[in-house]
Amino acid sequence: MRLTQLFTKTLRSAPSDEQALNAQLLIRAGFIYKEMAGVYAYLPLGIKVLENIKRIVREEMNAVGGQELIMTNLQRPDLWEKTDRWDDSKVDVWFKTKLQNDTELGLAWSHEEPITDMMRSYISSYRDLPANVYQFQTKLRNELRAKSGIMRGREFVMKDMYSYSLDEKQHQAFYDTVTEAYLKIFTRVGLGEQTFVTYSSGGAFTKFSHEFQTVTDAGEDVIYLDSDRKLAINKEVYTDEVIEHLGLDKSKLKEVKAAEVGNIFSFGTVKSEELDLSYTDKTGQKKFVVLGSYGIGITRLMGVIAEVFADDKGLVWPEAVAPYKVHLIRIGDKASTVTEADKLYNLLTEAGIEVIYDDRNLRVGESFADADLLGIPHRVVISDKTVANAKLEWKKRTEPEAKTISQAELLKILEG
RNA sequence: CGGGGUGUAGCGCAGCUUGGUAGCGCGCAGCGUUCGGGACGCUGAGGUCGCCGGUUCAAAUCCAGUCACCCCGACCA
Repeated sequence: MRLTQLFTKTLRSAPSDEQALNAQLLIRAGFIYKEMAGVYAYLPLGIKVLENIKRIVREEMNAVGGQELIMTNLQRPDLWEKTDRWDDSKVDVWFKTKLQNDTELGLAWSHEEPITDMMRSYISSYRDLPANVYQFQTKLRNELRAKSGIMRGREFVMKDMYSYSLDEKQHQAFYDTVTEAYLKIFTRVGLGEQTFVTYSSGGAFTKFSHEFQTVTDAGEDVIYLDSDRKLAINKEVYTDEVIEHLGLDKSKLKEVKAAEVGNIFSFGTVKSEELDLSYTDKTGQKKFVVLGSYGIGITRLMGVIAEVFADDKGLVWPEAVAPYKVHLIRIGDKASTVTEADKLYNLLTEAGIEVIYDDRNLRVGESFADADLLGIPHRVVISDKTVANAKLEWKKRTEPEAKTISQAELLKILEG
């Protein structure tokens, strides 16, 4: 992508109505646009990050046997009445609307009920289990107060997976597999070092649920972390009893702020009983399906990555999620320089390397500042100088100094 | 939902106390000089001062209401 073609622009200062670092930087760099409090549009650069995150999540979900689908955002009240979650006093984040004939509808804040109800059409025998389904879906939640930029909006994208198992044993095995898959995902997006499995409240169904918490001051949660065991306890359930139950040493637990990037739940058979999702086992007996639910906030994850890695100059994307791999800057507009820069842009692009090409012919300071702000992993400069000695200049976003190297060396670095 | 704060040009802000018909920086358009870390000069375009009502000869400025936004708290199976 040539910057002369990209319709978004960078802003020198952040809009005054944003305090959250992730939103400030993402807006300044042109990744997102704020429509209203807690509601953001995702622009070309932002979509590329989201798609990269989704690709990784999708690969790992598929790897554990997840099957992708897309539910609808319009929901029937009767399903939620069955589980007593339609009433605003029970779930206070509902957006509700009506059809023209006055039929009430809910706008999806979650999909457990509809998806589980749908599965009744496909699950009737033990032969149909297990079944694990997931989607990337927009959730709408009427939060009392939106905050923290894209880390907590009223509209956000979530990957939610639901597992339907024969029994507790099959469920637990899958649950453990997903735990591992989640850790892999967070490692792949670059957050492996600061993301921890965290024991949290389990709701009405089980003693605990498991959260995946990324340590960052931008987070809204407080967790007690044992770095050696890579385990943490959410403040919600932080008691001596729980510490003992988990075999942790209270003196080694450190209180830190963290952002919840994933959450997995066991529902047992409670929900399948409420919604009547059952199957016939080998002996002809009716059994209820064992449920699990597994979420990752995709847009929140993008915000957390932005927060965790940003420096005073701007965003710093890990390579796996960066919108582009290379930020090519052309300095000077001599014909030979333009030719060389264009050639490199085409060469890299044709090699399947994603390049954003600053062909705007600005003063260097501005181009460099924008490159720092956008946070693309590799910065490459072609200038009159580099062309004269048949080299180019390469710098990683995370390193302070540029190096003069040959094109062959650059290709090796980018492909290696 | 409780508390605090803010709405003036695309963005960041001043002006408001003490009413007199809107200004600065950046950005944008044109010309020229510059050109390896956000250059400079000249010219120009751009504003329902959030909205509604009131007071007044006169309201960005005072009063009342309302909407939006931000922060803290509560909330977040």
